[in-house]
Amino acid sequence: MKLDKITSESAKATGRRYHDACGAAHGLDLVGERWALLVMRELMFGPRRFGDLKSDLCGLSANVLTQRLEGLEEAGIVRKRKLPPPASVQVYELTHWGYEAQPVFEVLGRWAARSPKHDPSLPISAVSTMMSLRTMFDAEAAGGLTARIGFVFDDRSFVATIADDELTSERIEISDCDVVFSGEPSAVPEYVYGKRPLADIEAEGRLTVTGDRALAERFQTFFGLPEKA
Amino acid sequence: MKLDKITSESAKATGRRYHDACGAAHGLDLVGERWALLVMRELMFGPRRFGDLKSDLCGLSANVLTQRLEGLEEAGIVRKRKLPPPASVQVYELTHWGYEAQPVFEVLGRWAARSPKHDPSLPISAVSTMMSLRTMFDAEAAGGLTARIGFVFDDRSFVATIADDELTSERIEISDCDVVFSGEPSAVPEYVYGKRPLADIEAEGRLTVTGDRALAERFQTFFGLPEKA
DNA sequence: CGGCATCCGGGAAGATACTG
DNA sequence: CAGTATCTTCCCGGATGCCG
Repeated sequence: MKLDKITSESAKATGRRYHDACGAAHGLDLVGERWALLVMRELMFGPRRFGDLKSDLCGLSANVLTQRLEGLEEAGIVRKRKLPPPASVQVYELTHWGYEAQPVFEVLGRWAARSPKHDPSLPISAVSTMMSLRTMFDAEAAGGLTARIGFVFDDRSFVATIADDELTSERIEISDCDVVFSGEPSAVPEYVYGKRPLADIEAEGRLTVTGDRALAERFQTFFGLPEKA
Repeated sequence: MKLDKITSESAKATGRRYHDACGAAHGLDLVGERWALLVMRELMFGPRRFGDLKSDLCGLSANVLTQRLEGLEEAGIVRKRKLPPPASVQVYELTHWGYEAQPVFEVLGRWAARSPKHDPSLPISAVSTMMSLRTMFDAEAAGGLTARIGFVFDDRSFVATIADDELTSERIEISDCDVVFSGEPSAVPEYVYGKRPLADIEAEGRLTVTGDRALAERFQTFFGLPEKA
C-alpha cells in the first residue's frame, strides 16, 4: 500500500534516533539497531554474500538482514557490489570507513569479556574467532616472535601473522604457514582461552594440527583472558 | 496477571540475546538495548539521581529508564546506593567495571564523529560535552602544556586537567583553575570544534570566561575534529 | 517530587512462506 | 540463492496513577 510506504519512510527519516550531538549517541543511531554491529563483524574480513551472512548469524532472519544492510548502506558503512564475471555474484562489503570500526569490536569485546555472565561455550563464528585473536593477543607473552599461522574452517581459510609485537590477520588462502589449525571455529577459543591440552581437543576430532607442533603448543600462551570483574 | 509476569520474567531470562560467544556480541547483550549506553554515559562522571538522568536524557521515559537501570544493575554495571544522611537520597552509580567501559565511548565516538550525517548542532548534555573533550584532545597540539580548566554548567561543575600530554576530567567543585568557562554545555563544542571566535559566543551570552583569557583563546586549538569519511 | 507499576498505541523484530 | 510478503510477538515511548 502506498500509504504504508509513506508512513514507514517518514518513520525511517524521523525514526527512532537519539537527538543528541554526542558522538557515541550518533554511533548508536548508525549501528545501534539489533544485529547491525554483528553484520559488520561478519564483514570485517572481507565481502560476503547475503546467504553467508544469514547462515553465520544464527537467529537473524532474512527480512531483518535486508533491513540492516539497507540501513548500513544508507549510512555509508556498507556497499553492495557485483563481483565481475564469471562469478557475477552480488556481495556486501564494508566501505573504508566501515573497516575503521574495527577498534569498536576490540574495545567492546575486551570490556565485555570481563562480564561474570560471559559464556564462552556458546557457538562462535569463524570471523569472531579470528577477531578475538586480534583482540586478545598479548605481545609480551609472544616475546618478539615472528610466525605465520593458518586456520581452515569448513570452506574458509585465514592467516594470522605475528611480527613486530603485533598480530594481524586476513581471510586468504593458506600459504607459507609455520603451522595450520583445521577444524571447527569453536575449537580454537576452547584451546587458546580454555587452556585445554591441544591433544585433548584433537582427540575429540574437532581440530587438526599440521606443521610445527611445538609452535602450536606454544600458541595458546600468547593470549591472556582478562580477569573477571 | 501472574501469567504475564512469568512470561515477561522468562522473556528477560532467555530473552532477546545473541547466543554467541563473541565478546562483542556479549557486550551487546549487556548494553545493546536502547538507551542503555547513554544511561551509562550520564553516570561516567559519578553518581546521579533518577530524575537527573531522566531530564538529561531527552526522550527517555521513566518506565524505560527503570528497566535499563534494573538491567544494568543485574549485569553488574550499575549499583543502587543510598547517600548517607542528611542527604538520604537514592542514587545510581557505575561499578568499578562499569567505569571501565570508558574506552567504548571514546572509540565509538571518535569513529561516529566521522559520519557524514553527524550533526553537531543537536542538543548536548554536560556529561557528553566533558567526555568529548577527553575523546578529542590532541596532546601534540597542546604541546606539553599544564593547566586546570573549569567548566560550570547550570548547577554542575567540572575540572579538566591537562598534564603530561593527557587530559583528565572530573565532576568536582571549581578550585585553582587557570580559567573557567561558564554557560550552557552546547557552547563549548561550538567554540572548540566549530572553531568560532570566542568573543562571538560570549556576545550571544551563552558562555562566560573568567581567568586567563589567553589560555581560553588557545584552548580551542587543543582539539581536532577528524575529517569526514 | 522520586521511584515504580500499569495500560495502550505504534512500530520493530522474529518466524514462516512465498517468488524470481 | 537472494530476497519479499505476511503475520505474530514483543519492545519502546507516552500517559496516568499509586505510594513514600
